[in-house]
Amino acid sequence: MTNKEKLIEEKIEKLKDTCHQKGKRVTPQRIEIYREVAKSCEHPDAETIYEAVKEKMPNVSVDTVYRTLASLEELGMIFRVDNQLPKARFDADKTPHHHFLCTKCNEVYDIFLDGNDIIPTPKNAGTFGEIKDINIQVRGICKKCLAKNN
Amino acid sequence: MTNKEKLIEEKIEKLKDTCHQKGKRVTPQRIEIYREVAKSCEHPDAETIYEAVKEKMPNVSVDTVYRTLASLEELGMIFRVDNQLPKARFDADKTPHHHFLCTKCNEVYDIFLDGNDIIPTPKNAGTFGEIKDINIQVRGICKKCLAKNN
DNA sequence: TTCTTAAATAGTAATCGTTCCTAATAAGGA
DNA sequence: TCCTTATTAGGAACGATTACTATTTAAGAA
Repeated sequence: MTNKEKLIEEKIEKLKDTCHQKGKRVTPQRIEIYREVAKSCEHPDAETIYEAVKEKMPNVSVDTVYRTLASLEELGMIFRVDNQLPKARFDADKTPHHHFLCTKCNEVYDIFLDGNDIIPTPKNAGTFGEIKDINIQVRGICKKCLAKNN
Repeated sequence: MTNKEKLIEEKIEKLKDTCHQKGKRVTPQRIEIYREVAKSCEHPDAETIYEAVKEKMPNVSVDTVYRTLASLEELGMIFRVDNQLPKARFDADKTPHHHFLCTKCNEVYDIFLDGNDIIPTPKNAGTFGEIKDINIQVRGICKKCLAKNN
């Protein structure tokens, strides 16, 4: 078992704990759908997750995928990546980080900030209400797309 | 004519110039749809704009609103506000600013940063490609909603 | 001004991501 | 093991947006 696989199994254990704590049932669908999000580095959309889960569970329904993604979000296990596209995209990495969105190919890259590159909360942001989270999106053309356009 | 109205008329002149420059026609629909976005402080969605424009142009079609909003975006006159809701929302204020999104009522508040509160570009963001713009979203519960929940 | 032509529009149908509905299934406590 | 109720599969429905097509019209040329 690779290190990455080990990390995913740990995350699944965490999901089970969270389910137990919050009185949600641990179902194979929940596990597999979460596994797919946790496994992927590409911030997949619901359809991609559905296709992947169907490999293992051919009878899984689209509805279950959407419902489960919503409940995983409620459980705090995944979140939606902000974007302007019609499809919602998901991320199981709860480590604080931001995103680079390519406006050409719509790929999403993670931006992790090191200690001395911390994004300050805008001073006046607190005047609007109670802050839950801050999210930075950098939009642009990714290197892969820049290379193609030569 | 109030000061605000004057500013809107200036913006409309700018739109006309931009249309001429880019070989796009100046149509009454384009003007009115842009006027509605420019007039509003509430980052309206397409439906809201459609309803407002219909007051003056009863025959305007939904398709025209969507198509025009897309072309205004292409012309650089408006942009879409990132959000996780099913409806796209628009902003005609191109002054650099960020947003506070209330997760309860979905209202969008503008965050303008003063000189000594500048958000630095994440150091490693440039490693992903060519940056077009940086966008900060603060999510939380706005004061109005906090007041209601007593 | 009138003519010409392609861009833009109105009205409507279609699309697509997502959610709802309902009967059947199964997780987890007694 | 049985019971209760959350969860599921399958399919229908929904809502935001886009596509289609005949018609109109902006704007440059004559």
